[in-house]
Amino acid sequence: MVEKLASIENAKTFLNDVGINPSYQRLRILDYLINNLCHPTVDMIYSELIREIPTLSKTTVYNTLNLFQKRGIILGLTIDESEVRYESNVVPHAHFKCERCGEIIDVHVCHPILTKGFVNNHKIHEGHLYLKGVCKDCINHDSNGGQK
Amino acid sequence: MVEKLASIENAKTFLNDVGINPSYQRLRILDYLINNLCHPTVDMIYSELIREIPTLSKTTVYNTLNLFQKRGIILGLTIDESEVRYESNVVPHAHFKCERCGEIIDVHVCHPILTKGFVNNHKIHEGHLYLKGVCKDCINHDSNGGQK
DNA sequence: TTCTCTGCAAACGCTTTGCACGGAT
DNA sequence: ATCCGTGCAAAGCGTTTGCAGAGAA
Repeated sequence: MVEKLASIENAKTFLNDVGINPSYQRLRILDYLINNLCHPTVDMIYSELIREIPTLSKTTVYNTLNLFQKRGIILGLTIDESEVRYESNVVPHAHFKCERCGEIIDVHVCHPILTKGFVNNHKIHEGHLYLKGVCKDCINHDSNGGQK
Repeated sequence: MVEKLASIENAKTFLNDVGINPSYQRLRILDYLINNLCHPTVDMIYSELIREIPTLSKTTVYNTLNLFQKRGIILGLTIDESEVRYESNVVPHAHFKCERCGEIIDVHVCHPILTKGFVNNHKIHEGHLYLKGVCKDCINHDSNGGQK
């Protein structure tokens, strides 16, 4: 409980710093993103928060995520064309999606191209490295004959 | 004209090789992709081809692109969440999208991570490196005060 | 009061699905 | 006759828009 309140306070400071009015819904959505690094979809965020905020509208989730993204405090990932996923970690890193279990995992690769600079005289503002394959857990399950 | 026929023949051989029945529509769509390396959207392909194939349906374009993609002879790019772009060049390379003019440009970066292998014990099947920024042409226009 | 945020309902646009027709074997 | 591809129309679905009410300053 104490941790939760502290977490919300943390989100509040965060929003104040970037000049976004820290409404209750915005705070809760940002807080959710900070504490759930699983790269949730709009639907995941909405489904979780509606349990504690019964009046929450999906429109608000959309509006809020778009606002956060525009201000650069969260990132939208399109590693899969059928869904956008969000994360509050804006430090450049790569993403891996397991084709078996669907999980998206952060991968820290050091490559200068992911940061700002020039490539072939084009100015780079942002870079996304998306990897797809089979995660180590799914590989292990396979080698155990599908056992846990 | 001679070149065009040769190009279609080329596409035909291509489809036969991967075991796809080379119908007229499929041939024309593949041929379009091979000869237009601008990473077109579904709509671009449809709008261009409808001029020469008046009965063409957008459903057929969707079906065909999905079929090609499933068979691995084309790639779908989601560098921009609002549209899928297609290309027939399946050799691993990066993509740069200019936020100013919208153009998508191939970038050849040599990085082992873009090819198959292992990262943090996760098996990689495919990788996409998407870069966004301002292309060199748009930078030049800027420094000319917007002149051509 | 004034301004902003929220949330419902409707609109929107892209993509897929269902199905019947037609051409090829 | 059978199979497969095409294309129309409709459905589906995620997202955005319009707008009125609520809440904060």
